[in-house]
Amino acid sequence: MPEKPALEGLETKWGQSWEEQGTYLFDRQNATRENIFSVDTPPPTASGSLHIGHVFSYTHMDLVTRYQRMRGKTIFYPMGWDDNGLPTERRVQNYYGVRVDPTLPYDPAFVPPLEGGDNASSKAADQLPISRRNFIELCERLTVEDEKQFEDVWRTLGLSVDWTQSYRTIGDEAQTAAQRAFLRNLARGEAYQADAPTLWDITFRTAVAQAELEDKEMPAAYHRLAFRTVPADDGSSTDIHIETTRPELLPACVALVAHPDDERYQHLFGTMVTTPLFGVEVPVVAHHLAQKEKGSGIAMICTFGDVTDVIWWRELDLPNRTIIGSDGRIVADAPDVIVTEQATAAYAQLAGKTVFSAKKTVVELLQASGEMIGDPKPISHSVKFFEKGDKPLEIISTRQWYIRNGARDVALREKLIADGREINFTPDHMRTRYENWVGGLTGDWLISRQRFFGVPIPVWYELDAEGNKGTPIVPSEDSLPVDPASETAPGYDESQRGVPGGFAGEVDIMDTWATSSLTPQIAGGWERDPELFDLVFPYSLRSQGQDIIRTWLFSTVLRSELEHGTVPWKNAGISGFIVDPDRKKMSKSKGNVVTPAAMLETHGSDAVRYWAASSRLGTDAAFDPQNPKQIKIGRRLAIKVLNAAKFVYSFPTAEVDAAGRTAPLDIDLLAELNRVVATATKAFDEFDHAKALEAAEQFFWTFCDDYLELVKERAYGAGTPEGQASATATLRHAIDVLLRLFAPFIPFATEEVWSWTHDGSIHTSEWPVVSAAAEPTGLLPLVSEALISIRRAKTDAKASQKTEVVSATISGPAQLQLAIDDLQAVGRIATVEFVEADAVSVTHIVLAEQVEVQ
RNA sequence: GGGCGAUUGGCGCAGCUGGUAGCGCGCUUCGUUCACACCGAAGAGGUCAUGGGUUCAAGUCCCGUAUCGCCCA
Repeated sequence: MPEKPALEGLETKWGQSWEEQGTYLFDRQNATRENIFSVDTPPPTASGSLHIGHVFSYTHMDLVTRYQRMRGKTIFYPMGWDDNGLPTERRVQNYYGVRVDPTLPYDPAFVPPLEGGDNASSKAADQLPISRRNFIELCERLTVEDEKQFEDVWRTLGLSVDWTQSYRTIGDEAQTAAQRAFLRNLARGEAYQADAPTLWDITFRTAVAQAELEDKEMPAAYHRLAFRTVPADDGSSTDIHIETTRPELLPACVALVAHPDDERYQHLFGTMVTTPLFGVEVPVVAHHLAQKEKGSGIAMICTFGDVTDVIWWRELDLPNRTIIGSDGRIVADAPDVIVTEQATAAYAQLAGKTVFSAKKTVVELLQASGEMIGDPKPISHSVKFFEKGDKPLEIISTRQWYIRNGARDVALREKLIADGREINFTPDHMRTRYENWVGGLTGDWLISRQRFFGVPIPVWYELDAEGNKGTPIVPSEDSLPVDPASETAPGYDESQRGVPGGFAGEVDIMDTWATSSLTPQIAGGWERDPELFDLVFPYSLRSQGQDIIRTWLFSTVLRSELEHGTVPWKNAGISGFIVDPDRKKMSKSKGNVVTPAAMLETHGSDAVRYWAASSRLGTDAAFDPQNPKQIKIGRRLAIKVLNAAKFVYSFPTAEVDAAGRTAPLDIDLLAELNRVVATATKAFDEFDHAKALEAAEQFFWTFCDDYLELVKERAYGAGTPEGQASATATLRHAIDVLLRLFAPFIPFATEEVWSWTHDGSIHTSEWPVVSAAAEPTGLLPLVSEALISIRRAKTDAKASQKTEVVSATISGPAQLQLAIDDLQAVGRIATVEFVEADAVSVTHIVLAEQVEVQ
């Protein structure tokens, strides 16, 4: 036992010990379906940086896991890294100063131009074009390094993860699982390929899914354009004015639309009008989504200006005249309806231009032709962005892969809702977010991405005599993982690649979520280790932040439903997020982010864990880096635990069983503690770690401030040997219980203290059990009340608490007499007179200095 | 515009199935080194956002309003 115990260095000391002892290893030999507690952990984005919100949420899942371990459960607690996907590509581009050019050949001797660059604004022009394979190798190299750093932070934080169970979403096993699941989706008709209007990020040149959208308020302007009705028999025609924020899409106009009830346009429905500038005849149609009060109440439908255009196009069966290419520029070939000399000339001026400059040109042309009325009218409206992009999304027509998600399938949607109700959400209202998301889906899940670092979509295509792609060719499951871009399609020769009559490999990869939606399968050895999978799946717990309910939680439920027809987990614990002192979400751009590593270093892991633990699931936590109050309180608690335990363990004690604990106060203390154990146990069973902590903590301070002081003298041997034995045995029993109640929260301090008097780790010791017999008698609170009176008298007299008291009268219920000796000892009262009364009071206190206080 | 959540002493939070408010920090005063100065003791401080309703009784249940936050349009 150290002379002066301290928190410093405990993380390293015990981190090493746990690693050497294998304290947190999955004990497969003894695992059964009944005694297992399996945790599905979110793989953090390896290329990102860990922030305080991660610490918060990962601590939450560790708390309940540690509790379950002590309850005797066999713990399956793996950790993964999400390293595939766009964030990694971006980081690699900046770090090494490179970018992919898929046409370049692989260079085995390649050395990147930069190492450790962090130039966030690095332009494509400054980046060295390299082959896809070289790029992927750099991705691999950097993520491995990043993951090492992440693991260090998690180990320091004290996550009780079995590090032999870790996985990477770009790893072979993850790729195999993702491709296998995809192939099965394909075989069952749940995955399909379709030509469709697709949300497209022009910066990254990739399709984007609904779950990755973000609305942003952007300035725009209404441009009032004049369409002209097709001349009647008498040659008369009138102008129809529409307002649009996207005049550059005029060549892609396919119709005008107004609300069916709008009297102003009734007479026009079914007639034709001609577009300004391009002279294309388009119909006037009616649809309920047209807003009467917006602009002039009649709008132009283009392919495609926004998602409403897509709906109109689909529901009204309109032609497709897409003019924006995958690079965000106006395509060279005009839609075939643009035929007049004037029209083709106008279009020629737009071709190749960005949306921004095309808009400018169209406006100039319209102003010149007199078909634009007045000046543009500035407005602000919300525009869809890719969450990681900084240019508005365009909608272009492309061929993409989708997985059915219930958006167009009522039966599946209802099944997914039912799955959500089968999962026990904590807090319960987080289920609503899931249901809202499922109910609000507008299309199937787009999973193909036109990127490089990810799991390849495992198909090839037959090429017909003209070289057009035909039926997909799929690999057998035992050949996975495959890369169709470099491996030959089964049944073909590599020389047939790209040749008419031969085959073509799919070059698209899957969205990251298409892999991470399978974390239960990846970590659990699905189809790789069926015995293991059968043990761990469905998992006991999914723990995650509320921000990824629509992505990770939803997609995991979906994949599990499609593949296994069951929910992936029994419980879902959802953590809130971190807000700064002004109640604003913490974010990098605000510069109010503190790195977890620095925080752990400064305050100690137990202190930081305490902070996270004191917030319930689902509740946002305030955090002020300048004044981290909760962390300081946690640190204080951990230090107090060290000291209190040291004190208690310093008393020699023979092994005294319950029979030796004879003093009524001691028995009552343990009865009160018994109740605390019951509270904490129930709270943990309900995933309410904050309540468990509060119960233990509250009792612990009473234990230290009152009970410990009351029995100190007796423990030193001031009374009878029986009294002493009872006190020391009770102290030791109580601290043993308290330490275990605290173990999930402050694993380092409790392990340190435990090691002084116990063999084995506290974290694999048994969670305290509630004994049925003990019921508190109320003695302890009575004694505490009397103690406060005595202390108050001394405080009021400005005297030390150690001041001797010549005499005092203690009044109270008869029961109080049972502990009168302890009271007398702690108060240092020479002579006590006891008077039976309803209420507790201490009177006629005569202090040794002859100061009398009422 | 729709949904969800929050609103309790200066600050951060508890208050379960309704019975006249608790904790921690901070603050004030005092004490102290034989477990702990990253200490101890005592104390001050709240008409529980607001307007109605149910009830013998409402932070606690119901309806409305306001403010804040998040999600989705």
